[in-house]
Amino acid sequence: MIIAKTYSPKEAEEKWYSYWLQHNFFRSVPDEREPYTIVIPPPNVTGVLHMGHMLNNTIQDVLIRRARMKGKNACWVPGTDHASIATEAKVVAMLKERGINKKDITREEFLKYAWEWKDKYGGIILEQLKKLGASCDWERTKFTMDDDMSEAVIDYFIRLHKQGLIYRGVRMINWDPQGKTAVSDEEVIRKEVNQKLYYIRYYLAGAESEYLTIATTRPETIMADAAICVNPNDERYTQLHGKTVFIPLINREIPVILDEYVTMDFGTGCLKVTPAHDLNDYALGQKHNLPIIDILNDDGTLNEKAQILVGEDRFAARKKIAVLLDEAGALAKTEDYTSQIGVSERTSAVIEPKLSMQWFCKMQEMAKPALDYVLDGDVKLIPEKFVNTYRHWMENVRDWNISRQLWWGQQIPAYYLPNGEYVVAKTKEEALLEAQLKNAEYTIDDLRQEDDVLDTWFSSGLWPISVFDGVRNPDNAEINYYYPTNDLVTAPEILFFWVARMIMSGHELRGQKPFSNVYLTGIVRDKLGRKMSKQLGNSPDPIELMGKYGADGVRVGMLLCSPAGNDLMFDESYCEQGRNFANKIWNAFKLIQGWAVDTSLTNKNQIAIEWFESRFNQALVQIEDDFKQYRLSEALMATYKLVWDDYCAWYLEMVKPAYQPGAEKQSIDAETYAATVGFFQNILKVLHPFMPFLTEELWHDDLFGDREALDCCIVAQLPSIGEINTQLVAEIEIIQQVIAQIRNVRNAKQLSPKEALPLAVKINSAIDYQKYEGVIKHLGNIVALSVVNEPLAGAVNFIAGTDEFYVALNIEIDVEAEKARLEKEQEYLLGFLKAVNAKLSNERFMANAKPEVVENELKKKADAESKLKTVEDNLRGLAG
RNA sequence: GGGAGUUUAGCUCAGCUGGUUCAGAGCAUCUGCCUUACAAGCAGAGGGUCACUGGUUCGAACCCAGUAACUCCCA
Repeated sequence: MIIAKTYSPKEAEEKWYSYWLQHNFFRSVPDEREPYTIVIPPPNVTGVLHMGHMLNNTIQDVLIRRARMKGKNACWVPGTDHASIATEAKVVAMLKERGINKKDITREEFLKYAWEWKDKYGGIILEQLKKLGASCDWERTKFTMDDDMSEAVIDYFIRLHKQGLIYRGVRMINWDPQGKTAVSDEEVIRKEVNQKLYYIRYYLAGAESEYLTIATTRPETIMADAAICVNPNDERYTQLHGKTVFIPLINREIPVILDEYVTMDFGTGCLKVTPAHDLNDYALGQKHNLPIIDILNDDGTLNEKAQILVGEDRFAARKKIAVLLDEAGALAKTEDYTSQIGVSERTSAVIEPKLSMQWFCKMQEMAKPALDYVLDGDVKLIPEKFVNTYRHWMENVRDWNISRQLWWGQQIPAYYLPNGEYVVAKTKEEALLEAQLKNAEYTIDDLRQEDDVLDTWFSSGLWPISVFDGVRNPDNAEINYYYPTNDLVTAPEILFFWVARMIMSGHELRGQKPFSNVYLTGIVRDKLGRKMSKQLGNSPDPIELMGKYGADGVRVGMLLCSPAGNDLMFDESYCEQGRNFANKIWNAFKLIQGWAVDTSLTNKNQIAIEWFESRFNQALVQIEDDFKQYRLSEALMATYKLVWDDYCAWYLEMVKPAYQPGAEKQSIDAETYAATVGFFQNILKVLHPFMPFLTEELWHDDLFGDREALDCCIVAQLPSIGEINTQLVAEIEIIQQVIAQIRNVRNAKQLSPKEALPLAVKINSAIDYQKYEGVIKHLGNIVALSVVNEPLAGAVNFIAGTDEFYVALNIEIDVEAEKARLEKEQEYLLGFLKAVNAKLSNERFMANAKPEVVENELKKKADAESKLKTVEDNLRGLAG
């Protein structure tokens, strides 16, 4: 029994979430049913819930709940990833607070602290998801560094290595001097920044007063210069061919080399070549056999090879060297210059190109089949526009740097031998056996395992397989049942980082796609279009939001503004709308609760009941179709309108008993009552995926009788689509117009809704208005409905469909105003008819248009003529 | 520099394969209502040169070309 005037979500949310857990409704084990599987995009173990997670997980929960209610064996696997760089940074910070320096402890000690940190803070985000109502199978919760998950990663590494898909090599990589690790190309964010272009003089050897000028944004790297390069076709510099110059300040002599690579009209046309600190210069250096002089330490400070400014940070050095150059007369000028630099996604440090020995995964061979899955439509990207982006990336993919100079992660299973060679094996013991094939003398102490760990994406790339233990045990019952999974819901930003790599690993390990549909959500922005971020402070706290509007309200709010693949401009007012909707449903429920069956009454609401049933089925068709196309916000809106407009505003008003003073409950006939309660229960089912808590709460009210413990909305089966009486729906639409018009008349004439009015109709259509008399009288407060054959003079009139209606009032009609209104209507109809007739008399239209289009035009013509006649009759009536 | 996308009411968005009285929805706004479920509400109403310019077509928000603005991805 419910009495509260408004719905208060908090209590219901706690109650029903634990009830669901207690009764194992989220649990999935393989059985005879068709599986429906989603693996969660594992959030960072360091993460706390933000609006992006809210959106993403709301969508997943809607999908999984709906699948469950369609009788599928629904399995949503939750978990987190170990986020090597972010977590390691957090742990280092924690140690620092305790006065411990990472350098002073061993790898094992560090990992102990890291696990301690993970155990303490790692589960926060998953707990937060429960507040949202996420119906994950929590018994399946995985972490990418669980023992079994790590073993899968190692197995996969070994497998790829064996196939020659993983190699070790010196490459120019993206170095994060703050995280002190390499990061992949995908983890570098390009940013436009205002810099300065420094023009620096290099004096020629043997001609002390002659110099050339180069332009650079990085003067602090001149000490690493290996050459100056000019374009051989540049006539300005022919005298420099074969010469050498001195690097300013340190006076090291370097050659002038020739290469067409240099753009003659950029800067001065003289390019300083610094192979150790620039990707292009590196290539040039290789070509011209230049030495590589690396003047930077791992933390971005200058080392002794720089000779000057040793120990200074690169940016401090830049400022200082500009002064030194100026003092030495080597700085010709500086200019403002905008260019793009790369910053680390994880630490925001400016990326330093650095030559380094790293592990790489060959992408070309793996990319080809992964591209085909998408191009063939085997894996569908939603919305489709991302196929192009995906293709572009996959066709231009570069090898993936998979090693990270960190401790938190899976340590690469490569073992170095004293002679510099290495073997790859699962354990040190196995590695020794491998090593002994090369040289029988080796002992276990000769082996030294690679220090680096694998990129986190290397392990999350296995996620849909490894959560079902499909890497280690490729033929186990779980993987065979749940894989390939059905839908993946994620952000477009990680289409390559993650989605592509899952497709690659799925193909590699199982010869199968990992999922059938990838639903790509947009970025949650504030209403000014700015991305939500901690720095801006423009992101609401999801937990607070749910406290304010209820989890259901927030879920609805998120979905209302989330077209697939487009960014969404989030505003709290959407949550408010969601909360209001919840309240509306609550109150509709309260209304029905106030009714009591009186068996002596007969059912006078058959029309209303049949009509709503048809509308309900129409809505089901619509909703089903929207879901098929992953248009979740449209499906929600169709549901919203079904409930608010059709059920509450029309149906309940049609059948609602008149207030019976003194009665505790309002009497209603048994048939109407049963139908109304039945409709409500069906509505709860349709609403459940969107608003799980409210619907479960109402589901268990006595209104629906006694429920068994397992009879819950969460596992109720969605209603199947029944018959639709389209004629009835169409006719009620006219009736709704009639009622709106009557209300309009009241509004315009300032009449009270309590004053009953007489209504006359002149029927031109085939509608049997007797049938709807009850509805019209009830909703329009009409005292009598009469049928007339002639316009009723002196009455207010309107048209609904093609039929004419007259409301006789005891007040004077403003003839002039009425005349003006009718003339306007007449003018419009004449214009309309003209357009229709123009089409119909156009030979080419008649020849080319499809028959149904022509037929439609004929109907439009007939309707318009009929209306026009009515208007003209009324005009004559006014005149007479 | 290359690629993709977006532009429809004050806001957020639908509008499929060109053809209804096609210019829509929700929110917001305005007017009138504390009408025994709900003011977190009810009843009504107003609001748009479909970014711009051309073209194709009997017919264009929709197709084509160009222009502009914004967004994203890649270099």
